[in-house]
Amino acid sequence: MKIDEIDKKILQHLQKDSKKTNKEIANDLKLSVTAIYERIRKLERAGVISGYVALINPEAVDKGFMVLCQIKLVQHKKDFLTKFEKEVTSLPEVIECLHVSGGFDYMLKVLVKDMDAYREFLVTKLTILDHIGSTQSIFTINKVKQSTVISL
Amino acid sequence: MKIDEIDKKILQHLQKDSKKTNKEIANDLKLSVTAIYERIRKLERAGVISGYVALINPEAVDKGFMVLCQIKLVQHKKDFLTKFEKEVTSLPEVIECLHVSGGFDYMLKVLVKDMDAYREFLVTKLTILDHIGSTQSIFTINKVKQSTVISL
DNA sequence: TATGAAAAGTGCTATAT
DNA sequence: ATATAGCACTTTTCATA
Repeated sequence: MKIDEIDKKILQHLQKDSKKTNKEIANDLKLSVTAIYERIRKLERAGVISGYVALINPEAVDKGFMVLCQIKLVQHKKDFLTKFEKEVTSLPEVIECLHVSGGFDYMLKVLVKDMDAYREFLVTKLTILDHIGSTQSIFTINKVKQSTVISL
Repeated sequence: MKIDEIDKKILQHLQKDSKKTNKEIANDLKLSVTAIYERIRKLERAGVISGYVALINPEAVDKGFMVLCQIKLVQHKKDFLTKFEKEVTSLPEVIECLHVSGGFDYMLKVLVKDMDAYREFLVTKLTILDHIGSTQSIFTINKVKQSTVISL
């Protein structure tokens, strides 16, 4: 769909805080509530807005230890990739899995409590998967910036 | 704060869909609407819930090209790190910046329209920053899994 | 802590321009 | 495409156990 400047401003509002009311957004953009309402509905139906979620503080729920895990597969046939992707997707500790270019095949983002929990995850859940060649773990020292906001 | 099983279930609901009403959650958990309401308020005030956001489809807003950029600094004195972190944080294309262990210092997640836009970003915004030693770009072939949901 | 009922505010629909 | 108005629903507050 075509997104104009008003749509962009609405998206900026909702990306920052989806609890903002139509009224507040309408006031800010000097439009009526229904105009805002209809535009948001359109953005939702077009799939521009894919959902509304609560973000939670990882530390508060004992998942403050973030590890990036680079994975090489032993083979690269399509069904190998597909099977690996299916299995890794089902692991709740893996909140992100990207198929990437470069010296390895996949980059995983893993959230666990601490190093012990990561070791446990690696040994009992990840390296037991079929077709895994090698893994390399990169530990997060500090989350300098983490945002869900896409600039428009 | 202490989080019990009911809180966890509430968080699971809200992480999936923050538009779910207190009534729906109350019905599911067989509690009153006010009980749910008060628990959510507590989770918000304690900072367990850090916010509510709308997620948008990157492709729909011409930001479908995701690049991971590994960065080495030339020096690692504290003020060098701090200055780099401050500058890189202000770039809207960078939605994530992690200080990491391993063969490089920082891992950036960059969202742009396409390869041309990335080249432009790299040349005009990133590599002009002070103290940058080297950069290595990893291109995303496929976003196999991308979630904001932390398993509890 | 949890409940139920009442008050205030928001979202949604229809109608109109 | 935007605005106004009325109804339904949700959130929020309060009294109570």
